[in-house]
Amino acid sequence: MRTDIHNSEIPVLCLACKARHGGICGALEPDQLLRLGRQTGRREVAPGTELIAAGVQIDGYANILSGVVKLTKLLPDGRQQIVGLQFAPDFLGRPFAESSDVSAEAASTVRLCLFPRSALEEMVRQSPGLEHRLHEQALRELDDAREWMMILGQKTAAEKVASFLLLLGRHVDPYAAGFSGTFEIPLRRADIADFLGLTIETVSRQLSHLRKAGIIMIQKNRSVTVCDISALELASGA
Amino acid sequence: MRTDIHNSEIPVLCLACKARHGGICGALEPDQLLRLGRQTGRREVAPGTELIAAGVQIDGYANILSGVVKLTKLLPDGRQQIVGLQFAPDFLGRPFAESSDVSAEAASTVRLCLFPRSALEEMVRQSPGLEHRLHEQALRELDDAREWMMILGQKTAAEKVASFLLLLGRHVDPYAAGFSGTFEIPLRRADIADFLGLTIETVSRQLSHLRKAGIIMIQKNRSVTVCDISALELASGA
DNA sequence: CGAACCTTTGATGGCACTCAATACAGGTGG
DNA sequence: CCACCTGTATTGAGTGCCATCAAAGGTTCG
Repeated sequence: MRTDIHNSEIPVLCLACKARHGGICGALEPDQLLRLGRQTGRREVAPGTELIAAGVQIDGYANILSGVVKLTKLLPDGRQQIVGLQFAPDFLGRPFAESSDVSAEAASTVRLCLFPRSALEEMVRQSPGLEHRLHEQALRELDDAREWMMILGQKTAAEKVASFLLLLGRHVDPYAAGFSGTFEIPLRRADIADFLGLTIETVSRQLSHLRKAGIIMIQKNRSVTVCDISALELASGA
Repeated sequence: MRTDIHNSEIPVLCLACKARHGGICGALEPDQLLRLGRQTGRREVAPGTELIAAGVQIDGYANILSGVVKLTKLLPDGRQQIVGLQFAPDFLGRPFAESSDVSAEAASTVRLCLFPRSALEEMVRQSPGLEHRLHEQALRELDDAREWMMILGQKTAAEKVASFLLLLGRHVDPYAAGFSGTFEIPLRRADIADFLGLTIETVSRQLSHLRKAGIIMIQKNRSVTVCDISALELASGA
């Protein structure tokens, strides 16, 4: 448990930051945080804003303070696949490469803490703990990506949609007590379709099936309540 | 470029090791390598040997010296997805976790350099360069996994098989001059199917299509020659 | 209230899966 | 060396799931 006795040395903006403890900044000492703080900038962007373009020179990174970011890959003919979702306090960007091969786009309103590439590289050189945090996140993302490969490659449309809801539900409130079972889906149907390798019509149909079966309730297209979580798990095929 | 003046201090087995420079051991100083060398053991395993079991306590890691390892995930009803392929000199194992959520199996005859979990953890604490190498590999695997998510989610059977051949061809001889275009597929049809989210029949049909179109030639089921690489790229959809 | 966007629902068709049979390769023992 | 056998791959016929095409219903803005 950090005591933060020297709070006066920590940038004001960092004091209440979600990335401050859960994110990568938790690996930094107060004086490093202070120096990094001088180079950071906060920004709030609207849904749909492109945050990282695939194949373009990387000049900076960011921490996600709130909102949801989708990582996408695009085929020449326009087909799209969502290959990752990131939430606060995740680190956003591809370290140690000239460019990313995925694009990043704000799925909801997103607040970011931006910092230049050189700042990250300097911090990594000075603080092995920082690279360890980045490494841990990369390994978590790798675990997630492989879980999704299983879903994409083997599961039926019904199982995919059920798995997606479970995935989201878990992320919203990971094993917390008093979980109401209600949460907002931070994606449109088109995004869910791109995420699961389905069409929007199929996604809609499967959600309707789950609703008619009494397993979930849907309010205003975005808000979902899971009524029967064990039935949902059964439907997810895992 | 390493000069290796003090070769006498380096374990004999490491001198000609593929993982020695390309793999993680390249980040170690001679004295660290010497200490690690005392705790390592070499092993050669037959195709089909399980190297890592999902959900089981991790007690050691390994470097792949030769051969191909497939990483798999299994659904309760038996459906299987291959979520990664690893080649020499890759590091094998999931650092910083109690257990892996993927299984690893030798796809071909595989030679390994094994070392206990404690040895890796000690080395990581002592040598930040080692964690950096592990981090780089994790990021590469993440890039690969996301590329496969695109293939699994969006591509047709024909595109999947063409993409798979390109992937293998690139890995066998990455942009080397004098690439003959012939290589061995280190997987059975069943593995290719599990990798691409198809059935063995569909894989076989698509390979036959490519063969009849004059784009590839197949010898003895395992050896493939790419006759028209641009046609193959076209067929891969990317 | 109206317009743009998003979502749902229905009808139809195609791609890949399933089931089934045949062909082939590698290894073993007669 | 050949017969046999097991595991593996190919090819064919039929079915089903999901994509496509089309239209109507909701939601969220200005």
